[in-house]
Amino acid sequence: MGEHREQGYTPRQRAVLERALELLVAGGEKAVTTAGVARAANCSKESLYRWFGDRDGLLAAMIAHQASKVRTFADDGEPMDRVHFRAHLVAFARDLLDVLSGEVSLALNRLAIGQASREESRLGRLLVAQGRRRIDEGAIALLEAGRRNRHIAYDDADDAYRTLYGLVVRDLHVRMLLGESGARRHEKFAAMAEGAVERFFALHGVREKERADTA
Amino acid sequence: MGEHREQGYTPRQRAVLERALELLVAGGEKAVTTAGVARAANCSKESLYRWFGDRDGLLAAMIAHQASKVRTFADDGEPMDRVHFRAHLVAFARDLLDVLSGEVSLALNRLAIGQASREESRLGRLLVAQGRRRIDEGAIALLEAGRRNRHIAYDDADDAYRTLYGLVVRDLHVRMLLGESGARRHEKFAAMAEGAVERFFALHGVREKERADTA
DNA sequence: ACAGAACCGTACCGTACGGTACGGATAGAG
DNA sequence: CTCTATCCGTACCGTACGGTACGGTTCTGT
Repeated sequence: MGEHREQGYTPRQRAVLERALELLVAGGEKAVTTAGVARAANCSKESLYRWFGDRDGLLAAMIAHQASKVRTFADDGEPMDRVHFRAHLVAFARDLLDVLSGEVSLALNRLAIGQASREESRLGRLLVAQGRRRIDEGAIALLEAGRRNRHIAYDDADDAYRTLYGLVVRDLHVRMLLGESGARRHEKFAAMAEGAVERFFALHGVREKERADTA
Repeated sequence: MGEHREQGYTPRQRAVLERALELLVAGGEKAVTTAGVARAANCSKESLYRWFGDRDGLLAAMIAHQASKVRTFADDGEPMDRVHFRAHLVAFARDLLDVLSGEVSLALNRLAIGQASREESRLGRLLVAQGRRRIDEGAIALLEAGRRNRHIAYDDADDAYRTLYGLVVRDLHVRMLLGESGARRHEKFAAMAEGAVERFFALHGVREKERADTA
């Protein structure tokens, strides 16, 4: 068969998932009906069921498909001066805010949260595992690099990362999930990222003289 | 009419809302059917529609009903020493974690988030306005009292509060909403509250000598 | 005691959706 | 050219739910 699938799904199937995501963003979970997706994507319901099993399989496929678009920090082991490390942190904070405030991200998180009550939250675990986990690991790698270069200090990397996350996101994610329009002030994200990193250094930063002492 | 309504709803109606909340906690939004609520509460669907208008009205009433059970810090204007202020902060942090991790709270937040896509997120705004807002105001009053007594310092009370919130909650709320079972480690909340307040003082605390200087 | 309102339980209606089946079109394999 | 597999479009089925109607019962105010 000549179908060249890049990520587990054929191009045709990915196109269908894209249309399904558009429906989800526009109208929430209830807008993602099998008939609606088939009509929007110009495919038959029969094909949907052959490709994704059932409606839940389709929803899971939408999450898996979207999760295959996350970039992350790669630790190259090279030394990094304080200015660059700080810039990396600010960039991470800004990226995080951008990702969390994205329409598709919000729609998928709403979907997974809405399903969390029943069926032991399959979609929630899928979303965390495929989306969030990779972001977390990239950020922790960044923190480890910062500690190795004596820019910051902490005992528990995971704990430090969660503190950074809290300082950056605060209650913004939930407010956006709840639909509070004022929360998505995209133009304020840069200042928010700066402030968060500033506070993070106040908690975990190593002063230059101390850095020399412990080096 | 002899019906003594305490909070906008008669006792009978509140009992019905309680049963509806149980259904919501047990099975999510889809479990809250008009027939199901009527059966569980031993009332007729006709009464449900007379009391709450339609299904959305019932959901809104559930939120309003639940929101009428929030205690908050009341600022009495009296001086407060540092130990007591710190204890108040830790108690607030612990209360916040307890509230957010409560089954009913999680279920209602999931409900409001699930509806946030369509109908301009009525329930979301209702939940924020009736539930969260009061918690926020109580906490900000507490912070103001702490600043008045020179225990902490900040420029923007709202900004300082959001920092505190982020340090306390981090990404815990969203993880719980997604159904991550490991997130609801109830027994760790005390330590988390302590740590968060510790960090908050590191950012906004006023040292005793500085306190004397500026007094 | 009586009238009227509120209420319960059940039955009923229309609709929308998940899932299946089928006929016809298309395209690649031999 | 023919056979076969995939696919589209539509029609179809069963169910579940939101909302309404109605008869019978209990409660309330006078």
